[in-house]
Amino acid sequence: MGVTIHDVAARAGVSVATASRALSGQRGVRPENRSKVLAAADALAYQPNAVAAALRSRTTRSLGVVVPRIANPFFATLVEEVEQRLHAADRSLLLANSRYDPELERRQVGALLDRQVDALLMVPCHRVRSAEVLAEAAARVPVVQLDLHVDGPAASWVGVDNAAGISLVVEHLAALGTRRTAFVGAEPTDSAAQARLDGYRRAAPGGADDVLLGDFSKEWGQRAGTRLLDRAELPGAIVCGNDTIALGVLSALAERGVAVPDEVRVTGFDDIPYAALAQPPLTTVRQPQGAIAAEAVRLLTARWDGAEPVSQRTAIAPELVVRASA
Amino acid sequence: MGVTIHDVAARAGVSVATASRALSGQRGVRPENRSKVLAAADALAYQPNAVAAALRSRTTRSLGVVVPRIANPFFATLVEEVEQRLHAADRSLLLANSRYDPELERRQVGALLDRQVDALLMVPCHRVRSAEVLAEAAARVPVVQLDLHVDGPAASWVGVDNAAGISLVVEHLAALGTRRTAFVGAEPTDSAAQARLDGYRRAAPGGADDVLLGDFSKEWGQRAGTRLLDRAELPGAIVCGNDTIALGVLSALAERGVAVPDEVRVTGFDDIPYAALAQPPLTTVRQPQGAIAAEAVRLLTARWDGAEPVSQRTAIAPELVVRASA
DNA sequence: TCCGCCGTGGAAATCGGTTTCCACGGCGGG
DNA sequence: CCCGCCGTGGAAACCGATTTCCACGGCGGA
Repeated sequence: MGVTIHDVAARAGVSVATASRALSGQRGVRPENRSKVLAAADALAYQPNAVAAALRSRTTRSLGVVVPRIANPFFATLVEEVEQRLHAADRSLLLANSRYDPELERRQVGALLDRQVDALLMVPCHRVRSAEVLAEAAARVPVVQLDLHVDGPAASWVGVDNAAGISLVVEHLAALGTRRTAFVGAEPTDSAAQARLDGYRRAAPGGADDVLLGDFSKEWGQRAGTRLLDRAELPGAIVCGNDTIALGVLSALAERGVAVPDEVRVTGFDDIPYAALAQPPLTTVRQPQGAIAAEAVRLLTARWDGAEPVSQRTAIAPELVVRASA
Repeated sequence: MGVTIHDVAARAGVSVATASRALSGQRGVRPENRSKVLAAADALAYQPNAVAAALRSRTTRSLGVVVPRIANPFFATLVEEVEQRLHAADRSLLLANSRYDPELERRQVGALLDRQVDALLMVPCHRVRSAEVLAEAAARVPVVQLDLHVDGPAASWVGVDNAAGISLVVEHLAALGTRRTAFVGAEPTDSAAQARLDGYRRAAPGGADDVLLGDFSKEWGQRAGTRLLDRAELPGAIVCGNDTIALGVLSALAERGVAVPDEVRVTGFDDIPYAALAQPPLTTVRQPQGAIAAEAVRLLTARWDGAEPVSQRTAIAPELVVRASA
């Protein structure tokens, strides 16, 4: 609480400059003095004040992460993977939630920048309306977009190839002999919704007419599922924009006693932990969150180590996970 | 980037002291000067450096949160609720993950304290082994335990009355005419596992013999479910230690074609979002995460506002959510 | 032998705010 | 009329590190 580097230096019989150099492992300190400083720090139970270090060195060794919704297991897993790698690099993580509100997102980013984060990892919640704040932030610190990205080349991005993922699903369904498919997705206000919709329209065999758009929630999945059941003819498969929608669709189908996959096949996207527990277990597309987090952290680390700020987009190939639902 | 409070003061024609007072809304500044300062700050797009403010005022306006597993939707929701309330109070959240490892937890707490967090919100991952680091932290900053707590009165705690929750379940099952019940829980290394087990043993009508203990994972739920199926006689109901276990049990039952709730009833605990989507929808005990987060933040806010550090335990009453599985 | 370089370490400036301390002027009360 | 208090605002100390700048001594080369 009260023990500063001055106390350590005094006890070791050296100047604060030498103590600082010894504690931060810099060269230019005789081994004898170095060990005296370390011994003194140990004896006094010295705990460095990271705030003071941050002020002078203009580096907080902390990083801001902004996600639309922490409680979404997909983002939570992503945050966990990022946190693990940051902790290993002795950096801290400031977490903020945008609740899919660009205005709140702007305030959150502002608060993080005031706190002098060394970099920003951001899942921009809106394809268009997040662009401005993202560009402002990128002018001040390194920024990497995760999972979603804004239109235009504002900052680097690391995510999954959404269109390719949907293609995997559509091809798998075709190989099973599925005739007509429907797509239940989200309005393309974010880039993933857009890419998955585009991917479906390109890959589906002329079936681009049977498309229902809402949001990425289980409630929407339930409503959309009910709506499809009320039609004259059930499609052979329902391709969902993510797992949460798919779980909603499944629960609507179960309520009406429709057998999956016998009467209709259902697929998801993301492979959240609960996809495997659904009845029947959900066929879906796995997003390699570990790889995404690793690449994002790698990009930032490179920037800190002096690499020039190139803006690049890295799309990681997703993987089809075949389970009982299709 | 480069504009400091000195620039603002110079442009407004006042001293930095006056500028500081005006910007932080203190009294003792003539309205005329106050508006001159605010205008200057606006014109220069002044962005205060929170690190500098933190150093002098010995207050970072940030708070550390340590949870065992961010990706667990229960903790993720808790973190989200806390974050929302902190953001409203213009405070930031430093997030750390202990991965149920007391040693990692210790390092995480140390890193947060070095960063001078104003308080710590912690879900101690071990009933016994988390006690020491918790006490050390509590000696430096206000600490509130969330959801779980260590043995002994190290720090305040806010959570749910686990034993009462299990009682609700057992009574509900009894009212349905369930004869024999089994309990699938977790080894009591954390306080919730302990309290739920104790609660079950007290509430169950002599059926304390049919108890299987593992961990709070879906894999354990699946294994335990299979094990129960291999017995001579199926119990009338399976009371699970949390929803994740219950979902695992449900998937094991579904695989063997056992009808829920007709052949066996199943209950969970927590009411995670996926409990309602299970087939059949899961009867469970809802933990009011919003209320827990609100109370924890309220406790800390009171401490910051000068209340004396009383150590108290607040158990919030949980609510039974009856769905189709029981 | 003398000069310059290098390794080491100390004094002090610095980061950018907040807070303390004090001076000044106006006003009310004795 | 004089004294003291209060509201206001400036100068400077301060928070606790890092980093710059410089001094000193030893050593190798000319």
